Amino acid sequence: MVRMRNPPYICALDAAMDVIGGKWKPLILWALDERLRRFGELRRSLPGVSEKVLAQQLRELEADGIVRRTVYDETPPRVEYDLTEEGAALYAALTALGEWGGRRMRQLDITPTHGKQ
Amino acid sequence: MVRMRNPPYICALDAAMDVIGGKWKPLILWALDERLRRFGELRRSLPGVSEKVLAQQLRELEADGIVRRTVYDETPPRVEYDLTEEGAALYAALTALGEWGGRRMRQLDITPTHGKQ
DNA sequence: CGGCATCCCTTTTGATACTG
DNA sequence: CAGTATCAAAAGGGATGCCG
Repeated sequence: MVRMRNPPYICALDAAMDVIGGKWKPLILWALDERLRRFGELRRSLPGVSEKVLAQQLRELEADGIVRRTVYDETPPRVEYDLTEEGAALYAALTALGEWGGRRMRQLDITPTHGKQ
Repeated sequence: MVRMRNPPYICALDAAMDVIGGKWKPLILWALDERLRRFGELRRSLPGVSEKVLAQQLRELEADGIVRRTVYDETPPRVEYDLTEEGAALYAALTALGEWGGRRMRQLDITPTHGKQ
């Protein structure tokens, strides 16, 4: 869904959707809000995502100032990801939406593949 | 972005994104939250959307119980769309996200193509 | 380990023309 | 007016292989 990358936006909501509109982006925020994670750990926490797509969406989120990427010059390499202040604020703004989704799931009587919610 | 249509969902946020994850869906909600609209009026309020895509996304939102479609058997035909209770609740859950987007737009110094915000 | 590059397929979105 | 049908383009996504 990320299709325009930047303006013009019809409204403010449009601008926000542009930032979180990748298939895995909301889930990346959800995982990183819990704690800082390394690439492989993040990948394992998102069942089904491919390396390429995860790396790509992380780079876009980094470019948008949502995620911070820290590289440690070691062998084997270590790269850590966490949310910036902007990212934490964005995730907070998604809370209400998550609650709506939770109510909907209970109505439809389905359960998440991950615990926690 | 609407790619699975229903479960499995990794988390509640995932379920919500599945419902609003069409390119124009958040904007449709935004337009219908203002007031009930006819198809043509809705189309004019969403600059750039094609008839086909608008009709398609409206049908999906209707199937998901977000939008209500009312047909009047007249000539010329008249079809009106508005939000269901579920839809109104969903839009309310998007408020915080819209505010985040508004702050971001001000930081990036860009303005919406539509007034109002 | 944490990538990037390449190739390929599917889904989504779009332009246009046509209909009740 | 409010769509549907058809055709076409693009974006998103995935599999694999290579590299420091």
